[in-house]
Amino acid sequence: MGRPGLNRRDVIAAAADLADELGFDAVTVSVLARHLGVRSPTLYSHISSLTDLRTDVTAYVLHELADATTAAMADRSGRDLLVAYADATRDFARRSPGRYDATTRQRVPAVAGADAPPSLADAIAAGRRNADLALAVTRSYGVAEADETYAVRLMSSLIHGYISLELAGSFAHRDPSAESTWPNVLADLDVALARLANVTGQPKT
Amino acid sequence: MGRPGLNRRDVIAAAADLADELGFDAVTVSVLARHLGVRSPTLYSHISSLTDLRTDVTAYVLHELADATTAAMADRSGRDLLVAYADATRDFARRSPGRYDATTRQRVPAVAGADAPPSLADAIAAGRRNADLALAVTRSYGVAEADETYAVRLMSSLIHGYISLELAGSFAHRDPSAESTWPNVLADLDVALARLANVTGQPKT
DNA sequence: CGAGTTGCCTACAAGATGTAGGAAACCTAG
DNA sequence: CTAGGTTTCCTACATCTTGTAGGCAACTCG
Repeated sequence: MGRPGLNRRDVIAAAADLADELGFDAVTVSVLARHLGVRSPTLYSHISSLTDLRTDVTAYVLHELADATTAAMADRSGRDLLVAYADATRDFARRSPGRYDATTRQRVPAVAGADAPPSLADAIAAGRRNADLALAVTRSYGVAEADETYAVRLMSSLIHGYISLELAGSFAHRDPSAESTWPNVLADLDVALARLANVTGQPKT
Repeated sequence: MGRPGLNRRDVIAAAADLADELGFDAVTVSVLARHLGVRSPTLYSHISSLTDLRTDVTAYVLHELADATTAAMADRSGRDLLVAYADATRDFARRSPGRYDATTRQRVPAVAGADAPPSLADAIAAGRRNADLALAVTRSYGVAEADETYAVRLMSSLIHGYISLELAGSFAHRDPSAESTWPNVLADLDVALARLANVTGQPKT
């Protein structure tokens, strides 16, 4: 069935690796082609444009993140679940900063337009997977349905904000280390979620 | 003293406006030149490179943000100070999303290397101004010196995270609106800071 | 072994950053 | 009013980028 060689998935995976190595902005057709040992036009057999490539990477990486977080969250609940979720997210970001950047730097709307490329639809689906994982954490705390959205926003904002500033280097060059204040973040988040659950809902387990 | 025309400040201010209009990534030499009605090489009399231009914009915008926040914080303390600080930051980001992006997308180390361009030194100084404003909020709460760094990180992470996700559209298409959950964020942040102040320090006012 | 499919290539158009060198406009001195 | 110096802006160019067009070569399947 034709000549073997690169396929679409190889190209996207290589692009994700390139993002970690040189930064998400460095993911360009020409740089990626050089890394793969082919000429630039070759890649256009597998992707449709640079914009599309980046959206592909975002979708691919969002799925990787959801996989990692899902694995870490297995068989946990309450505070353990929160810590597993948050640690898995932060570990992913620190191990793969370029991949993590891809999850935030690429605009992913909640709903795709009619003429949206398949890569965007996939990114949206992958984004939903991650959102559902965050929801699972707040559900485990027993946050009432009316407060769920806020609880997810609070948790996501704090975790993403901390990771984002840590990766940007904002916490370097000042004691204590970013590593050692992270447990405090989790503790405060635990308190806030528990409070939210007690205000309007009934605590679970 | 020579022919009048654009100066460095004009160019940087126009670049900041362009970032708000088209996004920080769209701030390029050629696009900026077209907007200013000159040819691309002209701009190289005022800036030294695209990278430098972007660092210039970051420094310029960080100063604008510090100015806005400082004005909003005048004659306030405690919870009022927190709300003024957080609202001013979020208002700035919503009114000028491209400018806000510039403050985060451009890597600004805490200390400049020996061969750092002047634009980077200025960005570092401007970054320090903003950090000092955050510190003023936690001081007003009476957070003990040992917990100051954590308090600033908690506050900055949550505020930046919320703004960042809101601007990315992560809070759209789901009720309640990003606008209406913001006060809850401020309330939870107030609780967390007050708790921090009571644990090891003495409350102020 | 033949045919179809597929991947990669060269060649090219359009536009980006950045450099070199020169022309035009302005301010200040005389 | 004129001459000199300064500064801005320009054209021309080298190099690299994205993206398109068309063709060649390699592999699979019948």
